[in-house]
Amino acid sequence: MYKETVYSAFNLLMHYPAPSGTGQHPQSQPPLVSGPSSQCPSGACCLADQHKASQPPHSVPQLSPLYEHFSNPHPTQVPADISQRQGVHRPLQTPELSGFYSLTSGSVGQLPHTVSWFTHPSLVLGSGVPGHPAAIPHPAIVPSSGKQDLQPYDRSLKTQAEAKAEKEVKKPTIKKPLNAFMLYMKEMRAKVIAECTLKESAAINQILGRRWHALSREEQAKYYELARKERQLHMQLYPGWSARDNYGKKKRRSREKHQESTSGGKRNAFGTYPEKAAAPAPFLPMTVL
DNA sequence: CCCCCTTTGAAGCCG
DNA sequence: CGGCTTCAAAGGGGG
Repeated sequence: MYKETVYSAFNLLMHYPAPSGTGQHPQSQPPLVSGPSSQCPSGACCLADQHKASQPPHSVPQLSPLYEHFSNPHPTQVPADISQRQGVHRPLQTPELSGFYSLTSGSVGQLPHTVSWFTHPSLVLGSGVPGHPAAIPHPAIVPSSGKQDLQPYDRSLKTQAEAKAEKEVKKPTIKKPLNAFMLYMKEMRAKVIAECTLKESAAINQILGRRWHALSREEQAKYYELARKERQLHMQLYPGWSARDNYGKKKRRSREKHQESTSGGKRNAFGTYPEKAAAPAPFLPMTVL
């Protein structure tokens, strides 16, 4: 079943231009299967994709429901004590962030996002903080009991390790800020699902990957800019946080598999553009700004 | 229950 | 410094 959907997704992908330059993962592509897709018999996805590709990619108009869910309509509605609740510093109102906060209804280029520390999609506070029953969940913090973390402990077999586990559970995990592509995925996922009637994320992500490559530099630049602000916001929210905090918490993938899908010099330095997206007005790293 | 899959990009790790 | 690895999201599939 999974393969079938991937295959059908692949059929859709065949209507898309291959990513320019690196980033191709030949072995990750399922074998070409001919015939109509059971998931998208009408070829709506393909048509939609072609339509999209033939048009100036523009107006990423809609937030995904999920993103919208996190969106804060007005920055001033952010509770002043949220940082206290979470033991973090309130973000500074730097000129950069001031501009950022002003993006509530508009735009980093038409993008309706508000990626604020309140709305930050990677900030998910699992439950209210004691003493703040009405605490608004903060989207970057999750209880470390997520699937990537520890097993729920068993009271009947409470060992030292489990006690430790319990401790860990109570300690929220601050997630990585989303990169440009992740932001793009979040926004476009629902649209692709609607068009293609696919639901499996692996297949959807393949389509989104192709669409990403089909975007114009300007279009991608919006997301790079958003991502840059996300990172900056994250840095200000969690000054001491490092990605290493979450390093090694997930089970490792098989090395072979991973190398198949990640090899190939497509790395991108902080604040720079990879490949095709390398050109638009440079968004200098915040350390430079 | 929880990992796998799949994508790109950022960042950590290691030789 | 360069190459490799991990983790961000998502949700169906499968062990």
